[in-house]
Amino acid sequence: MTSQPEKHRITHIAEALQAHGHRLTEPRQALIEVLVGSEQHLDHAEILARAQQRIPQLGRATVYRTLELLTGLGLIHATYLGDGRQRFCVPSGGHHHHLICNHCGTVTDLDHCLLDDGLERFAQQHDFTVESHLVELYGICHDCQKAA
Amino acid sequence: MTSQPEKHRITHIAEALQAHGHRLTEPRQALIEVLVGSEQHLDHAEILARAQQRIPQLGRATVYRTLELLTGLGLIHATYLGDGRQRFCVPSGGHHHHLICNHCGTVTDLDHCLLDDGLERFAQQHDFTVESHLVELYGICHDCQKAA
DNA sequence: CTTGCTGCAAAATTTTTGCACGAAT
DNA sequence: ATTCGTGCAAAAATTTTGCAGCAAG
Repeated sequence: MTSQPEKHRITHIAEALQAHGHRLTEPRQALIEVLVGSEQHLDHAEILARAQQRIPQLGRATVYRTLELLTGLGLIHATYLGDGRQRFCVPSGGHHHHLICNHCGTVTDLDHCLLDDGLERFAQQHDFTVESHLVELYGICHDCQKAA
Repeated sequence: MTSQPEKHRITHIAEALQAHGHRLTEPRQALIEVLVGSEQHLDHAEILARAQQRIPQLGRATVYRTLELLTGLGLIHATYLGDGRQRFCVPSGGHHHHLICNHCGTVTDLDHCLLDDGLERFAQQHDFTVESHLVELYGICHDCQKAA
């Protein structure tokens, strides 16, 4: 029941936005807050709905435009959790890795990165600078294995 | 100038389809052939267009339905190459890993899996059976680094 | 002030659905 | 024979666009 740590990250993303020459507006603030404040991975519609709780007249188009902007700057990441729907999250802590159950659809977040070590070495071999990465593991979760 | 190896894989996917109790129809055959026969990662529209070269009257809906079916069975995989568009590929050889340049958009396929070793061990710790996985590395490619 | 950003509403695009016919098993 | 799968066309849902007014820097 606090918004202390969120405030901090809001500032972080917001500042990065401005650092790139973009304006920090009310709608953008709201959208960033929604993203930071959620433990879930939200899609366009969910993000819009939540942001409209603060700014009722906020338009769909703004959500699309802002999400594209933030994604392009690498300030947020898109993820794909098996339902073909694009979702977004703040890459805070660096864990945008998921275990996705093909059976029940449950998504478990991983706080440990499976690649970290091999990544840099690998990228250098390929002369490729990795700015971000996406790892999704699809399979059968603990509970569904028992159930079957 | 050969279709020998492709024929083999077509059979593989087709058989798996039937093994799951689904019918092997003309449209499905065509779609599988398109997927297997392409080195690219195609989206719905591209797959439709190519399949229609063989079956002109093939409908959009069938493409959506078949792609969903094959994906659900794990016979093909969805990938996300940075443009927010869902694409599909046959997981033959097991390399559905990509280097995606954030600057020019070029996609480079990796034939070596970055996870392989750690994967099984890791999954066991989490009591999760990995059926497939997706790894995408976003960054700046060789050429764009020079250009910049 | 000057631009960039926004909301609105329309347009374009994409995806889903219902249904009668045809085909695979 | 029986279902399952298909094409068609309409409907629904999603995403994009144009533009006048507002606001951030």
